[in-house]
Amino acid sequence: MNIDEKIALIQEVGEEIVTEEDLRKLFESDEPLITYDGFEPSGQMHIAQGIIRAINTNIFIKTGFTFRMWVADWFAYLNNKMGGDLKKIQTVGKYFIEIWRASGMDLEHTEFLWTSDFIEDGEYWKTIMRIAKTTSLNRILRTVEIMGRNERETLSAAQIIYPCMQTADIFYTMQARVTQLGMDQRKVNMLAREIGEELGFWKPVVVSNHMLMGLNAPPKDIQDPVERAIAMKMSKSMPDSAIFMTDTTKDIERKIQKAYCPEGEIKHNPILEYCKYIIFRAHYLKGQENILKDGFLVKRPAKFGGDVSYQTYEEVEKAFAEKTLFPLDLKNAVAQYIDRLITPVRKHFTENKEAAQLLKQVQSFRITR
RNA sequence: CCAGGGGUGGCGGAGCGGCCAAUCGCAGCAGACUGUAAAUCUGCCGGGUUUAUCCCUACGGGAGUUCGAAUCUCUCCCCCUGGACCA
Repeated sequence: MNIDEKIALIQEVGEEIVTEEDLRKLFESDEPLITYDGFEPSGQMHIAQGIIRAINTNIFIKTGFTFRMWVADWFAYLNNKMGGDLKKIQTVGKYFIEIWRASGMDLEHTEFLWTSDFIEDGEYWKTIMRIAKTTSLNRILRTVEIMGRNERETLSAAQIIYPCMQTADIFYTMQARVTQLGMDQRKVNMLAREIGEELGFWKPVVVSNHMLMGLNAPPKDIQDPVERAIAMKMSKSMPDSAIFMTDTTKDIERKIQKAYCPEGEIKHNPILEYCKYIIFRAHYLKGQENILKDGFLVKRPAKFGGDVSYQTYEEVEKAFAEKTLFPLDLKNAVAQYIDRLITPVRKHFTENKEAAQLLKQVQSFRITR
């Protein structure tokens, strides 16, 4: 695979790449190809965190990267997830890893690292403090959206430490030359680009992936594009806006059935989004290589035109825009494909005893925002 | 620590001694309308039930005043704004 092909693949991951030139230089250099994503273990895992993460991870690995997954247990603690109970958070962390294991993520080239293994590392804290010293308080305050918070709500002092830690991770714990997180995390990554070299590190390439929409109707009253995307994203605090990795077939059908999906509307349409970002990229998952071997199949009653299949996402989108593909028919197909992608996960959590035990524990925890 | 302002149902936010299980908005649920959803309209929306002018639990915690308190008093806790202290 040559560099152009690698970049093309990474373009499939990144809704935004800052910058492509830097990425090319990285491929040309002998710097270690390490990228990372971090996650706060909290509550259940939805398909944006599960399937999309696995797909993007696998794509990066294809281009020669090692993917580091930062199990950010102490971050979840700072951000008061799971009631601030570190034990529970760690249980959820293990549970998350089990989900990815079952979902087709390439674990051979993925490393899971836990914040708790670094929390007593003095060098880590030195890095955090150096970052804190180089950055103004207001600059940190502007990054609070990375924690799913806004500047209006009352923050704890811990939430000042958090972004500094996250920046330190890029350079110290993860050693990441590329950061591969969601669009909602871009502000910290940009901060890292700004101060990295000044602190004697490097300027990481920021590959930000698209935030998958929730199933509900999008809000009409938010102008700012980033705020809007965050408001629209799949959210655990609204369980019916998200499909979880362990949902039953019935749950999936019900949620998709009630999802927002105006006929002919290709913008801000969650069902189409799931086609584009999940189903048409699912072949990157281990065990799902042949998912669209016969195209994307939509079954429908004869009186509505009978079964059809589409080879590319563009064909689906075009048919939908022209209203030759009706929302309900699309929904049924999407539900079926997503169910298929989740089946191995469900299976893992029923057949594997330890995994089943983890699931049971996680379900017993009360979720706090 | 001081001064002032607050803490009400999932959220926002009224009420300020009885007519308060608590106006209203959002969210949620159900139905009508659509071959999906949304929008719109209707009903429900603390819990229970024999669905009722019934019971229980509730307005940050506790104690009290009163025939009666979300509403008054005391006390404790927490939050916000400002100040004082450290300097």
